Amino acid sequence: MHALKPFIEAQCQELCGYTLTTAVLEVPPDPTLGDFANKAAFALAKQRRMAPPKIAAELAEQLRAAAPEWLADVSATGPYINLRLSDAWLMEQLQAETWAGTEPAPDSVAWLLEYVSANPTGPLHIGHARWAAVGDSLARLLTYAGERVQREFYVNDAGMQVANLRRSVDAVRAGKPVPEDGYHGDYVKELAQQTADPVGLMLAEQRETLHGAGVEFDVWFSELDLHRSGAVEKGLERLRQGAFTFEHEGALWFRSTAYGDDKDRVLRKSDGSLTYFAADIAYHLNKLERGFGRLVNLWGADHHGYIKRVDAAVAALSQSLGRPYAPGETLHVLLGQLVNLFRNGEPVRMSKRTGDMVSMQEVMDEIGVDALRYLLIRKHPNTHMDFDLAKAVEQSPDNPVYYVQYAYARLSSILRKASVGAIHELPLQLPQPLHPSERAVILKALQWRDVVAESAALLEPQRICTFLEELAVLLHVFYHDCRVIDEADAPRTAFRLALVQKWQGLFRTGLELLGVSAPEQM
RNA sequence: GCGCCCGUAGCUCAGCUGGAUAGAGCGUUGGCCUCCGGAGCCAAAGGUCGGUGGUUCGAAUCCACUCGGGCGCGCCA
Repeated sequence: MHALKPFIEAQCQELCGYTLTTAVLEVPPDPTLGDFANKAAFALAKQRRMAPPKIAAELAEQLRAAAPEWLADVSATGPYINLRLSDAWLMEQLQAETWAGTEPAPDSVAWLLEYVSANPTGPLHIGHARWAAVGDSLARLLTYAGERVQREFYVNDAGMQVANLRRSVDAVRAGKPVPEDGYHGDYVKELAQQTADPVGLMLAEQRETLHGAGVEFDVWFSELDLHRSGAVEKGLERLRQGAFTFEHEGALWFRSTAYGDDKDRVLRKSDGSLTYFAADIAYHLNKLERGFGRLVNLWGADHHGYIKRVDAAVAALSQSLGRPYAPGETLHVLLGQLVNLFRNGEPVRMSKRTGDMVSMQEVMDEIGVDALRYLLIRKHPNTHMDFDLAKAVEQSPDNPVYYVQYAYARLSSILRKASVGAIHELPLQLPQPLHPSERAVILKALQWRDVVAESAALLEPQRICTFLEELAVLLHVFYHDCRVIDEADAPRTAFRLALVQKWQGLFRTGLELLGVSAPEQM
C-alpha cells in the first residue's frame, strides 16, 4: 500500500501540469471543506505572477475537467484547492490494505539503534524506562517501515563505576562501612548477600526488568571486550595514522575541533591510562566496521555535552574508512529528558528498596507494562516530563492507553457478538452512501501509511500514539452513531462488520509497534 | 561566563518541517443508557502560543535578543 498524500500530490501535479518539490497537502480545518487541501497556489504565485486565489480557481477547474476516479469533488476556496475523495476509491484502497509492514530493500542501509546502555551499577530507573520504551518502539517502527535494524545495549563493564560497585559490595560483605564515594542503596546490601560478582548480578537484573517490559536487544555489547580484544588500541592507532591526533603534555589528544567540537579531547592520559572516550571511539569504529550506515543513540539529556566529540569521532573514522558521512545522519543522537515522578501531584523520590530512586521495576509492578510503555512513548522524548503514578494506574480516559485499548476491545466485542471470527474475509461492498462518522474513520485509517512514513523519517514514535488516539476518537463516535449489527439490514451489517475487521487490524498493528497489548476485552 | 533542551487552556500535552477561526484529554458546567461494552457520546466555558523585535503575502512554527525552568561545560565515567 502506498501513502495517501504523495499519491494525491503526484496526481494533482500531473493533471494540472505543474511541478513542486515541497509537500503541499494538508487537512482543512473544517471537514465540510474537503478531505484534503492543496496549497500549491501559494508556491506557484511567484513563478506565474498571479494571485493565489486565481491560480487555485484555475487548477480546480483543470482537476474537475480531468475527473480522475479518485476525486469526488473539488472546489477552490480562496487560495486553497479543497479535494474530496470518492467513496468508491476510498473503499478500494481500504480493501487492498492489510496493514502489513514493508519488506526491506536488499541494498538498504543498516541501522544500529543503541539505547538504555545503563551502567551495571544499580537498578534501572524511570529515565531508563523512557529510553527503553522509545528505543524499542522506534526499532519496531523502523523495521515496519522497511528498514534493517539492530538493537544494541552497550554494557559499561569496564572502568571506575563497576570497580566502585565491587568495592562497595566487598565492604558490606566484610562487615565494613561502604566508602564515602561508593554506592549506598539498599540493593548493595542485597548484592552482598550473594556470592556472585555484583556487576554480573546487576546486569542480569537489568536484563530481567527490560525483558519484563518487552524490550529485547540483539546484542549486549561489552566495553570490557573492547579493551581485552585490543580494539581500543586499534581505534587509537587508526586515528593516529589518519593524523587526527597529537601529543601534548604527555597525553594523546584527538583533534575533535577539526570536526566541530568545542575543544580537543584526551584519549590517553599522561599516566598512560585510557579515557572513557577512547573506548567509545573503538565502539563506534566497531559499529561502522560491522557495516552499519545509520547510527542512532538514545542518551539522557545530561550527556548532551558529549555529542559533539562522538560525532567528531564518527566523522573522522568514516573518513578514515572511506565511508560516507552526513552530519546528523550517520550518527543521530536522540536526547531524552529526565522524567519527574509524582504521585497525586506530590514528587516521589525516595524508595524503600534502593534508598535512592524509584526503580523501573517498581513502577512497572505498580502501573503495568502497557501504561508504562504507552505513557513514556507518547511524549516527544526531548521534552521534560511529569509522570504521575496515580494517574498512570487509573483506568480512565485521563489515561490515553485505556482509551485506545478500549476502542480495540469494543471492535473485538462487536465481532464476538456477530461471531464472524470464522469468516476469513468479508467483502467490502458499499451498500449505500457512507455515514459521515463511518467515512471519517475510513479516511483516517487510510492515512496510516503517511503517519508511519513521517514518524519513521523523523524518528518520532510518539506520532503513532497521537494517530491511534485520533483514530480512537473517531471510532467511538462511529460506535455511538452507527449500529453495526442490524438483523433488518443484512447487506449493511456485512459491510460494517467488514469495516470493523479492518479497523481492528489497524489498532492491533499500531499497538504492536508500541509494544502495548491489544486486549479483546477489558 | 559559554553551550544544549524545554516554555501552547487551571493541569498533562498535540500541532502534519511557514498557511484557513491554535486542538485533544483531564478538571468545571449542562445534556444522552427500551440500543453491538456509558471505561462511551454531545454541548458550553476556558488562550495576547513566556516576552520583545525581525524575515514573509502569511509565524505557535524560521532568525535575533530577553525572561523563567532543566542540564552540561575534567588528562571523570
